[in-house]
Amino acid sequence: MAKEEFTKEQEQLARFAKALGHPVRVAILQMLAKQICCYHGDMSEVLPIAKSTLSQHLNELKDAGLIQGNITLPSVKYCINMKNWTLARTMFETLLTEINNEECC
Amino acid sequence: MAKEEFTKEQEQLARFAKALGHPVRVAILQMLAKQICCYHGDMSEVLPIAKSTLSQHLNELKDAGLIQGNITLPSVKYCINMKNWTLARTMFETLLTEINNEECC
DNA sequence: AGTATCGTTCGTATTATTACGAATAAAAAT
DNA sequence: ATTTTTATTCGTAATAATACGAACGATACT
Repeated sequence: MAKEEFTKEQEQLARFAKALGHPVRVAILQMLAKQICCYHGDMSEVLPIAKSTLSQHLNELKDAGLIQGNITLPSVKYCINMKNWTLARTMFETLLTEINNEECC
Repeated sequence: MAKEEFTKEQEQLARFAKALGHPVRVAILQMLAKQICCYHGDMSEVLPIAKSTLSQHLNELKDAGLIQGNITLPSVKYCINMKNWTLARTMFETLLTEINNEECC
């Protein structure tokens, strides 16, 4: 059996995808992308989870590089990280459009 | 605190994303999309995981609707599920392009 | 100083994911 | 009929993800 490791691109795409892999995080990103709101408190009022759980999800999105946060007292403001958002768009598009249309199965 | 549940679209997108959320599954989908190979055995020779683990990952992709499999003895042949693949492309594109470009944070 | 507000971190419980090898199943080849 | 090939399922272990409330820290308000 062979065993080549994964490419950086595969790892990066999987990382982005994993961050998108929960409904609450999809909802957060939709809100931020549409800029309906940016504040933790506002999101907390809309989403069906505890504040502490929201913090966790926001952290995962931040760790994946998809969002960034700033303290704007008395609240905390989040927004999309444009650079990585664009990168993610490109990478998903690349995977999902590079498809051979011939029937196989 | 409010508590609306998630939409079907958010659930569906998260499900697709979760399926893409592991490097080995990204690698599998790339192979299938490019049709470099479709057979379990061939993938097994390239990927750095045990055959049983590969089966698990293939099952997750199948459950998420992104691939389909057929027995073509003596092997098993997998390929992209075009309908859902296209749906996934549309959904990711929708999320990732519906973005307000104004600076926020 | 004391109190309220806002988020994060901590501690913890539950469930899900990932991985492997052994055992199994199903058909083909000998 | 036995063996080989191919892939899945089973059993199991280790780790990660998800969720909550309590405790904490930082700032603003009284």
